[in-house]
Amino acid sequence: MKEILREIGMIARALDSISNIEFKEYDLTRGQYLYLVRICENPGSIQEKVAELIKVDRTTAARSIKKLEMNGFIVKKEDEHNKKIKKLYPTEKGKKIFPIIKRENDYSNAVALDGLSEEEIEILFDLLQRVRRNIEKDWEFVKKGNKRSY
Amino acid sequence: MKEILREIGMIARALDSISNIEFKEYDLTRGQYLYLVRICENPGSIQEKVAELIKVDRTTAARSIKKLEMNGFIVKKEDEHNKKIKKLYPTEKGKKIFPIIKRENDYSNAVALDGLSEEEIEILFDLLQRVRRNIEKDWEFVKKGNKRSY
DNA sequence: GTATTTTTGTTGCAAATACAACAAAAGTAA
DNA sequence: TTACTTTTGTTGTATTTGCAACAAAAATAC
Repeated sequence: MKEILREIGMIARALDSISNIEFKEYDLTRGQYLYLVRICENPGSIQEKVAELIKVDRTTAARSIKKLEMNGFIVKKEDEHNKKIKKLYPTEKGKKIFPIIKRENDYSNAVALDGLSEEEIEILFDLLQRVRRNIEKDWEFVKKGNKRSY
Repeated sequence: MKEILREIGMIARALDSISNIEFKEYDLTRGQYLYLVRICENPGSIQEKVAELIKVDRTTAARSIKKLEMNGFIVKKEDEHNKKIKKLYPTEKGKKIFPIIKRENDYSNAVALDGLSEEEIEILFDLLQRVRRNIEKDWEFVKKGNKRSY
């Protein structure tokens, strides 16, 4: 059994750790860059969807997003037709940080992919997307309280 | 720019979330399965090395391992020649849980790799190992307080 | 040898994380 | 319409996480 998931875990933790350290100087605390990027890329999303995009617990997302709002990186806007939801938008301050986050992420991407050919990168991306789609089904299933049988 | 790292982050969070939910019934709290697996596979390791294997902060590892010890899953043993280090070994209780963790991880692996051919799995594993080796250098660099320039 | 640096481990603290439980709006069924 | 279910959001609470700072042993430099 090839320990694919273990490699993925190591990579993800290492990267997240690096990003969190590097973004501290921009007053983004742990994890916040994840949410801010998604909100900048998908303005008008609701937090429930952002949590699904990132694969993080709803309540964790709620609190991170609340903090982003308190610190002026994003705003929550009421919806005309739906009183329940709050749409999320980056503020000017948020938009200004966005390219800094992108730059860091791009750099980490480049470091991670060092020594891989263009073709290998394509293949890796394709395979990872397929893995992600496979696993997100189970994630949603288990998160909803269902039990996997194996 | 292919968002490789984003896919990896999503997969890792989803998998970790699933595992944490599934291991609760065995009295393993969040993250503990990671440490227990490594200690079972590398008996006699010290916690500093376990942290490096997992790519997690030293102090986080210290506390998780302390808890594993308190709950009787592992023991810390003094070294003959080195008074500073404490070698880690699974107890009978720890050894008993190990195959349960492996079974879950193998199942998640299988779910994740559904639809991929044997050859694709080989390729993915190879590429991920290369990515991991690339990124762990930066992780260690940044963790030691150094600043990446980009 | 002594002095300095690195390794390994710990604890204090602040913050993030996530489960449980709740509430209210929206959607669906009857 | 009313009843039930799902969606979306919040808060209470317990736990994990990780940075800072410290201590002591070991390794290295001199």
